[in-house]
Amino acid sequence: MAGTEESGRAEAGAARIAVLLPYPFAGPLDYAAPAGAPPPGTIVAVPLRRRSVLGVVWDAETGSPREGGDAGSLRSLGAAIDAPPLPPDLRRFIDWVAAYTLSPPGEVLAMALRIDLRQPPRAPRRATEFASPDPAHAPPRLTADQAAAAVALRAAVDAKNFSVTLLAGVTGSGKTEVYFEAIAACLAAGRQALVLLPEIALSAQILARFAARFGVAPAAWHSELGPALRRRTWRAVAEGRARVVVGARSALFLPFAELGLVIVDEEHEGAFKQEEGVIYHARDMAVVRGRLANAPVVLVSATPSLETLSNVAAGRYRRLDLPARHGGAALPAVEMIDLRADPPPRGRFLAPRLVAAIAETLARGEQAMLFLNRRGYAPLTLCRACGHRLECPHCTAWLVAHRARPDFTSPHGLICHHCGHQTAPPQACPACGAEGSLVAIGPGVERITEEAAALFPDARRLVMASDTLAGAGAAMAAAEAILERRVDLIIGTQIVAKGWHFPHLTLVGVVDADLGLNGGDLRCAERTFQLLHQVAGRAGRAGAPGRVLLQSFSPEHPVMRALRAGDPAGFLAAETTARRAGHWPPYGRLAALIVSAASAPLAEDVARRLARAAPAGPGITVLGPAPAPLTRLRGRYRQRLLLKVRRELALQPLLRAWLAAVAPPGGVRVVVDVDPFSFL
DNA sequence: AGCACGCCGACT
DNA sequence: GTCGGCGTGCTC
Repeated sequence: MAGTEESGRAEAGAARIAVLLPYPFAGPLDYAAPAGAPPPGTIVAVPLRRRSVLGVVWDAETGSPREGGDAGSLRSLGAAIDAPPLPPDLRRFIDWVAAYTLSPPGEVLAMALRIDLRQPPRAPRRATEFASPDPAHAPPRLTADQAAAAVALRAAVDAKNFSVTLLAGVTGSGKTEVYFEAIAACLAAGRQALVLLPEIALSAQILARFAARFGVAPAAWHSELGPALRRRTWRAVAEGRARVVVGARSALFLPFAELGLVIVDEEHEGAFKQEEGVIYHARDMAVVRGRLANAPVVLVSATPSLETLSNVAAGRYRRLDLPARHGGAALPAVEMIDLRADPPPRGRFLAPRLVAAIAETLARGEQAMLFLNRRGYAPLTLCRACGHRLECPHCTAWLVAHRARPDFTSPHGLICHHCGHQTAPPQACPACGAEGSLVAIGPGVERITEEAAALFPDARRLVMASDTLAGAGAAMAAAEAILERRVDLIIGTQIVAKGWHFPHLTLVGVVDADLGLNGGDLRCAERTFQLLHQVAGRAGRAGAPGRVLLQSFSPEHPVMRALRAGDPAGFLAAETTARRAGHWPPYGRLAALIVSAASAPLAEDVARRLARAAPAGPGITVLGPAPAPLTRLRGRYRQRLLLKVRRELALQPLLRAWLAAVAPPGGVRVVVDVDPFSFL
């Protein structure tokens, strides 16, 4: 009976304590604390069935008392863990994110506890670990515009209260140096700073620039950290020893002891949207984190999102502009290549004018870049005999042909970019049995590389795509090779669009500028504009003027016109008008429901039931159900509904009531995506 | 998340 | 006749 006694019921009169466990339960569980209640935030071991698990003592008001039970029927709290408690602002943030995204709070807590807390702190610590960055190490020489913006940001930091500032400025205008000054002010004030980046591939350059400015590298936080470094970093952040953290979106959930500044670099980036598990937008949540920590937030972008611009227009955010390119470099000239009038030769994808421009650039000893936002060799494999298209067996998607991927046993293969399914290319058409009839249709970066190799055999080529550059180390090595001029021609997917600094790159060719305009979703024009503007910004930085050539079948499209004219404002004004008229974000609120099931009729049935129970009223619109753009994904059939409400209405109460009214049968999942970014 | 309980196929 | 598949359900 010893076992029952150990995890046994508490004596009557013991305190009732709410403990949040890092699992997707509906809320905190209640335990009895017979020997004095540990304060909220304490990390404790608690019995759960016949296991012992770790949880966090939660604030009483958020826990719902268990029905009918008194403290005597509860199990007893275990021992507190030797770890710093979760700070109150982080606990409030976890509750806020859970309520906003309609996620179980424990699932949000799990993001804050992604370390092995049972491992005791390792002693002795290396002395150099998490050394304090020195704000006076190497102060930059700033232009007048930069200095003015830096003064404003320093003032926001020194005010020690919540504010949001948009730091806008074209590529090369020196935004990073300016927000580094905000970090310097934060360090001088004795508080911690967080810098969020959309992806880790970008962090290498920022870490190096940070080290040059502050004497030491900041702490890094991303999914590739090993368990030991992860644990040490978490503790160092909690104990205030790590003063600056540069990280991916999950760094938002670190237990900062005294957060004094949050910076979101490339705030318009879609990569800030987490699409699985707890579905949240890290830029929006960063603003909430700053508000709850009473810390200023700085959003940084050359092409700010419409959401952020509308918050500036409404007076909710302040705006700082850096108008000029640093060092006097001119913005690149953007030219269109009309593919209808000036097509590439048959079977090729680079128009003669683009080929000529590359040849001239290489002849001058400068670097050129070809941008195509599509991995692999060809997006479609087609049977010439019967027209059959090779599709993924699990998804509504074509299989993408890849060649020479290192992880293939054979050099050629077909991959589904949505579920990862791989097969060897069939010898005969699976539909009609014709031999040798399968042909690759359309280009991917690998095919462009092949074409470039034939046209410029002497040029040293580098392919930059997420599958050829695994991890931050490979991206850093690639960036170094480019900086050191060991590369002449870069061929890349959107990974090359990010904040790289390539001073010898003077020509950017966009192979298919229209790609991304046909998605049919809310943000496709905005996203295409931001992406192409960003890519164009890679050309011409230090002294040498840049040139950008966009290959397009619709050069008169507003996005192309805005890019050619260098007129973001005009494009944004038109986009804003359309969004406002339709009450689309940011002038309305959206939530998507994705119903998925193993069979199409089952998903359709639940989607129809949801439609019948849909909320109604003034300012409320429900669209759908309709098959999701990717109707079948990983073997599951998917239907979508979209709830659109006026901005002044809150989505969450409507969603909660809606979901409560429809109980999906077993095997059917209903996922809620508040503020959907992509519509797949 | 884990770890139980619960109803339908191939085995000592 | 049992061992075991992982589908649903609960954990204070």
